[in-house]
Amino acid sequence: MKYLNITLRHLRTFVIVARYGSFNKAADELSRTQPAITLAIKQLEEFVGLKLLERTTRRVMPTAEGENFMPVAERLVRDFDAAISDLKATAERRVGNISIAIVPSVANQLLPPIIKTFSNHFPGINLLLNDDTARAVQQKVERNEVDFGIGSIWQPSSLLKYTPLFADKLELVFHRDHYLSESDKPVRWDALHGETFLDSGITKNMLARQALGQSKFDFPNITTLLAMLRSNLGVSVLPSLAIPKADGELRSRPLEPSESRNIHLITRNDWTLSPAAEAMIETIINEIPTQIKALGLSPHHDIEAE
Amino acid sequence: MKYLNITLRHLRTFVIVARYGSFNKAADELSRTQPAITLAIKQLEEFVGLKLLERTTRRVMPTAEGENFMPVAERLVRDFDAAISDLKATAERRVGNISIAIVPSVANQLLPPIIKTFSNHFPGINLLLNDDTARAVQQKVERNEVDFGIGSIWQPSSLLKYTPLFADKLELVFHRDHYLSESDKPVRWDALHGETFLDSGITKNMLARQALGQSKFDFPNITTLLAMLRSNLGVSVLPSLAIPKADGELRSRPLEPSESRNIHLITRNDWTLSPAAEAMIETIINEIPTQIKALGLSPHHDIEAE
DNA sequence: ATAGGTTTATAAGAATAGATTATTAATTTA
DNA sequence: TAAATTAATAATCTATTCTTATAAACCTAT
Repeated sequence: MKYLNITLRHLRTFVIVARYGSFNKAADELSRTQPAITLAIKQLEEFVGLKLLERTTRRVMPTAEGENFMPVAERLVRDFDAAISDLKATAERRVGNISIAIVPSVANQLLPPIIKTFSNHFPGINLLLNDDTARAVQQKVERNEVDFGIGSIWQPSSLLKYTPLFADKLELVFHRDHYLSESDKPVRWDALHGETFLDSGITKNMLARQALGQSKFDFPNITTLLAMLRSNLGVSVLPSLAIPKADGELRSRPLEPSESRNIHLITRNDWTLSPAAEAMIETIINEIPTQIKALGLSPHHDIEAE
Repeated sequence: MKYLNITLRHLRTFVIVARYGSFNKAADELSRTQPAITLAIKQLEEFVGLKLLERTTRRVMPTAEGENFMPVAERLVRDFDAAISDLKATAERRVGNISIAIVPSVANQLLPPIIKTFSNHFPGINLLLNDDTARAVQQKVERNEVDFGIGSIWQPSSLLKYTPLFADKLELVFHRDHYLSESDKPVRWDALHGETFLDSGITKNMLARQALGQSKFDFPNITTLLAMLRSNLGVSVLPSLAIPKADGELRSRPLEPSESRNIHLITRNDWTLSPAAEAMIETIINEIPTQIKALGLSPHHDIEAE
């Protein structure tokens, strides 16, 4: 015994012995042998320089100091166990906080049923949803402001890891009174040359879009853009998820060649996700096939839009 | 690692590493080597199933869970240390309570300066003094109502341990008008046969006293007895400490053969004393020689009176 | 009183965990 | 790009903490 380190094990032993009034019973309870108990108590007593348990071969009872120390030791043991099991609860995904940055279309259309499934499964986990532009999503992940992001790739960053989730196919959107609504067949991109093109941020980086040249109108806010379309001011290209399907005034047609905005899970590649976040991601990946089927989206990632 | 036991050492290591943001600095602080720190953190993380510290070879910082756990772990470590050092403080006799049962003569004459010395030395310790008859002193020790007793031996008990402190020599006491006051030479016991003997409880068990036969007067209360003596009602035998030296009306002479009431420290032999009580006893044993010299008593234990 | 059973203490050996040294791999800084 | 710094790993050694076996103390019951 070069230098004795008193540990919680000593306190735990003391508490159990005092509680049972017996070294043997305590040994039993603690799944150790009686000499081990004797040693632990001896070490504790030697370390503090106090006799804590008065013992004959027949009876064990705390001394006055032992009596005073009992509740203290009990609390220490309890607190320690509680702290560790809290930590384990976190690890077991029973509690935690998740914050997600996500683009609005996905947040509104795809996520609600997934969140429902998730919170049924992990009722102790709190979720904070930040909906934002693809660019802001990426930045928030980079800055570690959120656990992970969901969105398209703004500017590929070596800090980030992108896991494809699904392809959000681009469609041409216009008013029902527009002449394009005469058919619902695919439209070729070059057919759009004569049209008034209402631009959204979403298609900014897309190759095919660039062929159309600079547009006169720019609507970074999708809601505004939709309002413009409802006024039949022009046509626009939007990912399927961003198009309100139940809107009686609007119509849409596929584009040719088919192009998609690919939605990714965005994480930092030098960072470990919290178990809660991992659980969320698992749920998302499991649920997505069901959801995209329900919404008529493609799980495939045909032509990459970036 | 068959079954890993998480100890406070792990938490302490975690706290220090998180605080310094470095395994090496923590190793330094904890007087261990860096691999030992690595191992401890690894064990903790494996046990709870959570990554607590995000580390590259260059930087160490807590994960979200680690961040949450920090204050918890800090408190656990702090509480543990505080509890142990409290316990040690008790052992170091800085705090505590002592109750003593003691016969009045010793309490009044001998103890006050000793208590003064003691409380200077251990200001944190509270003292409760029960003065009582020799019989009650013994009983209180037997029943564990007090930490220890000081008095003569009433009835030797195997439960108790008697440590002789000093001898309180018996003297013959009488009024200054009594004819015995003509001299101050020792008086033989058998010279008392014709005298009116006023009995106190104190001499009850003494051999020489028994030769005098039954007395007419019994005064268990010494104060009453002294009052009787002041009225010159008779003579009595009292231990030196019980005789008020400054009383102008009373005189005393030694007895022959000399006999003493031996004052003992009385403890239970199956019980460990609290450190505070031990400190008190130490002080008593150290101080008694000075005090008995000051009072002109004998440190020797000549003829035992029991 | 004494014998038997039950309890804690002690001793010696084995098993386990923990620490150290030496080295590697990764990353920042100059 | 090289040097320096840092954490991880591997191998070895040390020290602690068990267990088994035994002794000593104490109560209970015959």
